[in-house]
Amino acid sequence: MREVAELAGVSTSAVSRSFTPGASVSAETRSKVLAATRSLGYRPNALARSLMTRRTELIGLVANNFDNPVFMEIFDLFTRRLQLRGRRPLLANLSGGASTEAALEMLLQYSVDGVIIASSTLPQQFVTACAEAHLPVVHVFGRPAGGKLPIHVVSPDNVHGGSLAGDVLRERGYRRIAFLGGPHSATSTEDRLRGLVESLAKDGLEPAAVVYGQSYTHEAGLVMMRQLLRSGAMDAVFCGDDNLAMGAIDACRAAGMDVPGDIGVIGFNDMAIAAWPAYDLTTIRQPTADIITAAVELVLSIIDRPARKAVIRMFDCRPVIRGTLRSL
Amino acid sequence: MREVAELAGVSTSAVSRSFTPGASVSAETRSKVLAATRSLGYRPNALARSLMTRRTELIGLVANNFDNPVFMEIFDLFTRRLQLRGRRPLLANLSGGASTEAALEMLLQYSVDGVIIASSTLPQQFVTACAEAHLPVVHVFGRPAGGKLPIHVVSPDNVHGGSLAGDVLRERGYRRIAFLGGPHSATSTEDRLRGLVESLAKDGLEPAAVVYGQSYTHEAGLVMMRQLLRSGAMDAVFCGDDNLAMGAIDACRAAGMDVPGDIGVIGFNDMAIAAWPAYDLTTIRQPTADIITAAVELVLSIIDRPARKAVIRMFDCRPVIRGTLRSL
DNA sequence: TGCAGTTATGCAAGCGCTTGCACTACGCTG
DNA sequence: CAGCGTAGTGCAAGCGCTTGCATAACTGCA
Repeated sequence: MREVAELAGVSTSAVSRSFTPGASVSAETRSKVLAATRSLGYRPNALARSLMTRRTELIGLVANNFDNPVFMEIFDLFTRRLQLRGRRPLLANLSGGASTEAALEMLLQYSVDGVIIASSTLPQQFVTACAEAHLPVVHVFGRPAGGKLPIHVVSPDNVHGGSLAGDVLRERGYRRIAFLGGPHSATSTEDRLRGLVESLAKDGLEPAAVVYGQSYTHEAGLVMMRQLLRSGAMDAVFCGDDNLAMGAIDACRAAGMDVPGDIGVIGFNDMAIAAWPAYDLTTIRQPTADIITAAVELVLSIIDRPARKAVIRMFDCRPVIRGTLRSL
Repeated sequence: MREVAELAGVSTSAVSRSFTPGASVSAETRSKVLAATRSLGYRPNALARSLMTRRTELIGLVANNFDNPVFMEIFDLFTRRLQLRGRRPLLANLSGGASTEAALEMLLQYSVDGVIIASSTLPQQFVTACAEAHLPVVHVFGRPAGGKLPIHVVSPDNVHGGSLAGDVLRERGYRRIAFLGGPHSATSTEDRLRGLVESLAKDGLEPAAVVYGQSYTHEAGLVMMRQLLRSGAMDAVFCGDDNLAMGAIDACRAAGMDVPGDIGVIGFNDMAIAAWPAYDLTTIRQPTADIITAAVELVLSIIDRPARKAVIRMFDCRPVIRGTLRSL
């Protein structure tokens, strides 16, 4: 920086200001600085800058669902959106029992400006720990939790989505409806089940069975569907995730049952693969792009002015009718 | 930091040294410092530290294939491995025509210690630009390129993998074999085709047709397979990627053709979905975990001592026989 | 021409940390 | 007991940048 200043015949302050939008520099000075910058190949050091500005433009992106292809789309949207807003995503992978304390420690040591937690299967305690450390944090795909600290949430309305699934099933005359969820502890699964129960109640029905998989995976769907098929009669199953649903379909087919001829299946998420002809899965679609845009904008806004009460943004889902339920 | 020093009754140097493994501090001093650290909730600032050490422990992770579910596994492995080695992944998403210059600029401004480029579809020029900027860079899934600068590459042996596919097909008596590749410019596609051609030549054969998709996606596989089916007769098709292969299978099924009854299909990668019963895809498996471990270790090693000549590590692939080819 | 009001500029302090150097204290060896 | 090597400590400079403050230069207006 000093070299640039000398070559341009100005002070280092002038150089600094030339790179700060809105700073008080004359056009002449700035152009001299830029010329010197180019000829020396100078590049401002973002980290040194952050020492004074107390802003790193780094956003922690925390996830633990690297086994779910749907997160590819989510990562894509997050990283692009952050880049678009001039921020850099610093990744923390909490899959496979990585320590949440270590992750939090890392985020703090690197002075991220804010954190986005994209998961419905992480302990709530991790989210509150971030907030307690005074990190602006938004919990995406999470559930509003009443605590003393405001925890911001951006999420699909899972209860509503679950009831939508129930409605779609009831409309088509299904009466004995099973629920195949993800991990019991995932708030998304709990809420989707709750929505289903609410919808079924309108016809005086209850779920024919409720089972939970170990994770939101094809394997879990396969295993739990086998169990459902062994244990009881049902005419449809609502799976708390498309991966589960596709596993369930494969279990049905393996058992010689036709979908939707012998049993109906409906999923949740509308991941890309759900549309492939091999499954042609009827599912509940969440507006992923809207959710992520909202999450990024929210975290940036609370970085600027911390909100004193929790901002909760829930997005409506909508059914995507394909071929795994009988027609109306 | 000064507060900690005061509380512990030592200098800031002592505090600093207490956090530096191998530094010269007495056990007594260190424990006083740690006690003070705890009671004040102090946390060393990694960014300030990097100013002096010239090390950020940040590794740039560059990718442009967020539409390919196989990259979920790759991200998972990369981020975990980096975390394991005490490094932090800073993500650059080059999908959808994001500017490579901006990405490089970003990596430089944030002083990443090194860069991992995980793509076979990025312009080689971007890779060399990183190297020219004196960034330790390893190109994963890339192809060795002879230039003046040493570019390190860790990759599956795509040529070998392609010839393996050819071998598997020939062994099963296929003679009229088409190739359905990814983008024409992707080195991985070029090399896999080359391997196929080499294998076929052993029986005096040539590919029955060669077509390229826009990208490594199901959609592209679907579209290009339709074209192949219209244009000519073949008894098998080697797809340069599993996504393409599954698209191709769906195109065949839509055209009323049975796989493998009427036509054989073989893919490349062995992504998780390939094993799902709906496709049960025979494919060529690349040792992803080994590749990624090697890539991370390589980038860390060249950060410590820059290698003067390009390190090239190629990994053998192996066929995974499932149900989309007729049996031996 | 003089003066207030802007706009540009530089100085120097400081962001939170590391580290070369000088120094002290201490245990050994001969 | 002198002398030497070693381990532990603190001082102060410095990493690459920003920014409050003081000052200088310029504008327009009476």
